[in-house]
This record gives sequence, structure tokens and C-alpha cells, in this order.
Amino acid sequence: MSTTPSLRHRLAQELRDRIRSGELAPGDKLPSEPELAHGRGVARSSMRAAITVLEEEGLIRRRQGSGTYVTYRPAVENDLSRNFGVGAMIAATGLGPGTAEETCELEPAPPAVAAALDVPVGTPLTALRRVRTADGRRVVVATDWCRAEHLSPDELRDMGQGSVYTALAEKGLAVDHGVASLTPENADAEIALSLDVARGALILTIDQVDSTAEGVPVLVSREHHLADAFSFTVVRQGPGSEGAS
Amino acid sequence: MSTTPSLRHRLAQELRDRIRSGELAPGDKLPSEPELAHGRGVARSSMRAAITVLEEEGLIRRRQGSGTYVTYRPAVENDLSRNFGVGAMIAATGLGPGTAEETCELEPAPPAVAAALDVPVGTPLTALRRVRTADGRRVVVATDWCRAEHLSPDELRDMGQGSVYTALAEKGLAVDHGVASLTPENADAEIALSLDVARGALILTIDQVDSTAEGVPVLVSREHHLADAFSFTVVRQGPGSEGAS
DNA sequence: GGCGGAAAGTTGTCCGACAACCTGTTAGTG
DNA sequence: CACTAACAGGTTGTCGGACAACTTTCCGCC
Repeated sequence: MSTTPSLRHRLAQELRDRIRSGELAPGDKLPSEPELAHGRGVARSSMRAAITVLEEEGLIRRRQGSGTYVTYRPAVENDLSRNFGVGAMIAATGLGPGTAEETCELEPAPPAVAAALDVPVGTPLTALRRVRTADGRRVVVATDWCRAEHLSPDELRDMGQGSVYTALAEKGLAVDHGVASLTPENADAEIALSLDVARGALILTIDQVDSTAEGVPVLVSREHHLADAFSFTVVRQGPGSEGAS
Repeated sequence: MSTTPSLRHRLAQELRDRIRSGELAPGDKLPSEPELAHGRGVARSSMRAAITVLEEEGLIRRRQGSGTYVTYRPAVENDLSRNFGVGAMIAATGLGPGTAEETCELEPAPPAVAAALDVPVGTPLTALRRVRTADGRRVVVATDWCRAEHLSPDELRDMGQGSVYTALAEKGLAVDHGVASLTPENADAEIALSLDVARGALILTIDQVDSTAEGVPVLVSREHHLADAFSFTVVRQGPGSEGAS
């Protein structure tokens, strides 16, 4: 897992840091490609590839004959498409993440989860149920399911504080991407009790299926977020390059 | 606006189409870079730059010494981070978008909108209020605000069916990206009336600020979506390359 | 002061070469 | 026969240089 990324990705990361640190502010013009390349002792084509990565991420914009400029894209505090896991989301709001309740045991697969993980309904799955807190306040109740042969309840319990993602990664099942589905809800009795709020409180439920790079679904989660504790944001790409469909 | 995009972007679009059309299925190996380049009569470096674009989008994955492969990323039907505008979202679900009510007039800027557009509170703004339908059913009530000197109510009315985005683009104010904020709500009396549902129905409100490539905010919108009419999904990038924070 | 054109600077594309790496084959060994 | 190790071929990664296309600046000219 400590394989060094390719040169262009390392160069891209350096530039990303320089932008995020504020050394290169929005609207600023980057040094020319030959300059950047010579400064780091790499070929211009390599530096160019790195710049292409950032361009695709939308951090910079190239203009032929003129130069390369940092875009005015805002740094969103809590971007749904980037922050992974409840802990990261809470941390992104500047609050301290914690866990109030935690149970981890084998549980027969509910239909929706079974379908996502491609197992028969009722198959025993490792289920991790947690109530997450932000600065002590209960804000999320979440359940994670994964196949028992991938991660047993015992292994997960031993993991302790570590994220489920790191636990899976150590088993060679690194999560590459996930698809999240958002649904507004009113808190039912169970959720209200777990989060210590009145029944009917506004909840945003996130159902997510995480898969490996090979497309194998390894983790299903259902998170009930207290609506007034978070603000969920997404950066949407403009309709520029895309053709009609 | 008809400036041809750079060669690598055109090549990237061709490859994207071949993947989306199913000609290249997930897991398939792409022809080698020299092969692809020669087939299109371009230099390998140009084709390589195009492939880098797709790699950054997550559509393909390169493996040194082995080849380039199409990833197993799912094609999500209604991706919040890609579909722009209510019409596109409705169309993405396979339903026919329509408009039930439409009013367009000057209106003093509410505080939140004024702040986003960087004008004093109460400044007259062009406000477009629409009730959108999917296969005839009322599903969204949306209000768009923009500065009157950018787009007057008359101009917008003349536009007719055309999207607000195209109207702005023709004025040289093409929208490059937007930041959306999601909030669950229960329908109040006004929304309930507009959407013809009971009070308290579950609503997902999307507040969005759209800006040009220069970072100038040009359009603010507030959309109340009927929760059970849509499923909102987001593809989330895995925690792979990102360091901890 | 205003205008036109040359000049310098920057990104876009092309070409050829070699290094690093993966994969399947083959020859050798037990 | 099973297993291992070396080999050859193919593929991506990086390098260096060159020229084209384009933008911006500046200088001389009117």
C-alpha cells in the first residue's frame, strides 16, 4: 500500500498544496510550464501532465498563449462528493467527532442490503451500529454492513477507533468509490430515541454502497443525519463542455 | 462560443462516447496508446493527454506495464454533481419535464440572495418563479434570481422555453460551476399549495449559487423538490489518494 | 495621443527515444 | 510431472527537443 504514486501525481499534489495553502491565490497566474519543470528538475512533459490533472479537477485553467491561472472555485467546507465517512464529515464542520454507542455483531442481511452486496437475503453479515456525536451532541445514527468473510465482528471490534475503510483496506479490499442516495425523512421513534430528539425531527438519510476499484461492493451503510446539525453541500460542474443528451 | 476545444479534449470526448456507448465495457482493456494514436492520426502524447483526462474523471484506470482498463464505475441515473438545472434532473429520471406555472418579474432582493449576488438588500432583481412538472405531476417549485442588468425580466420572458443558463451564456455570462446546499424540510402551506400535496410532505430544498469561470456569482436559485418524486444520488470519490486531515 | 506591427512569452502538439513495469512463455531443475 | 527462474515482448512512464498557434507587451510611426 506504500507504492509511490506516479511522478505526475506527486507533482500534482505539490501544486495542489501550494494552491490550498494560499501561496497561489484564485486569479493568480502560475509560473510557466518550463519554469515549473526546471524548478523541480523534471521534464516539461511531466509537469504538463501534472497540470492536466489539476485542470481536470477544476483547480486551474489554461489559456493558450497567455498562461495558467488558479480558478475562483470556492473551497467548500463540507463537500458530499469528497468527504468520506461520518467522522470526516463532522470534522469538516470544525467539530470534534465522537461515538456514543457502538454495537458490532452478526445480523441477517435485510433485503436491500443483501441485494447491494450480492448475497442471499438473511445471510449473516457483520453489522456495525454506531451513534456518532459532534462536540458531544448526538447527530448521526449509522449502520454499516459488510460480508462476514471480508471482516468479522471480532476483527472489527479489535480495530477500535480505526475507520472501517482502513480495516477493509488492510484486508486488500480498499474502497475506491461509493454511490450515495439522499432521502429526507422525519425521525421515527427509534431514531428519535437514539439521537435524543423529538419524533418528527428532520433527518437526511444517506444510503451508500462502497465498492472496490474492481467494482465489487464491499460495504453498505445507512446513515441518519440530524438535518439542523449539518449543511450538506455539493459542487456541481457547469453545463459547459457536456453536449446535450 | 463555438471555439473548438483543444485536441486532447476532443479525443477525450471520443473515448468517452465509446465507453458510454458500451463499445468499451467495464473491465475491458483499451488498445495501447500508440495504437489509439496511430488510429486517429495524432501523436502519442496528445492521445496520452486525452487518456489522462478520462483517468482523472475516473472512467479508466492505467496500469504501467499492463494496459489501460475501463473502470467498473456505475452510471448513476441522477447525479447531483453532474446534472444541472431542474429540467435535466427530471429528464434524467426518464420522465418528461414541463412547467405548470411561471412568473417573471422584478423583485427586491431577500437578504440571503442579496449577499450571494453581492448587491444591497432590496435591490430589484429579476426573479423567475416556476412550478416544474414530471409527466404532468408537480414535483418542484423553484425560484431563480439574477441581477437585472444581467438579464431583465423581459429578456427572460422572450427566451421562452430556453434554459436560464443558455440565456446567461448568450450575454457572455456562461455559468461554470455552482455550489448547492441541501436541506430537508416539511412543506409549509405555500409549498403544499404549489405542489398540490399535504402540508408537512417531505421536501428536499436545494439552495444553489452559480458562478462564472471568473468566480462572479450570476444566478441564485432555491428549489423545493418533492422528496418521493426523486432519488438524489452522488458519486463519492474514495479516500484513496487523499491524505488525512 | 492613437495606431499598427514586430517581438517576446506561453500553451498546444508533434516526434523519437529510453526506462520501469507487467505478463505470458520457455527452458531448466528437482 | 510440478515448480522455479530467466527471458522476450508489450505497455505505460518519463525525458528532451522542436515547432505551431496564440496572447500580451512594447516600441516606433503616423
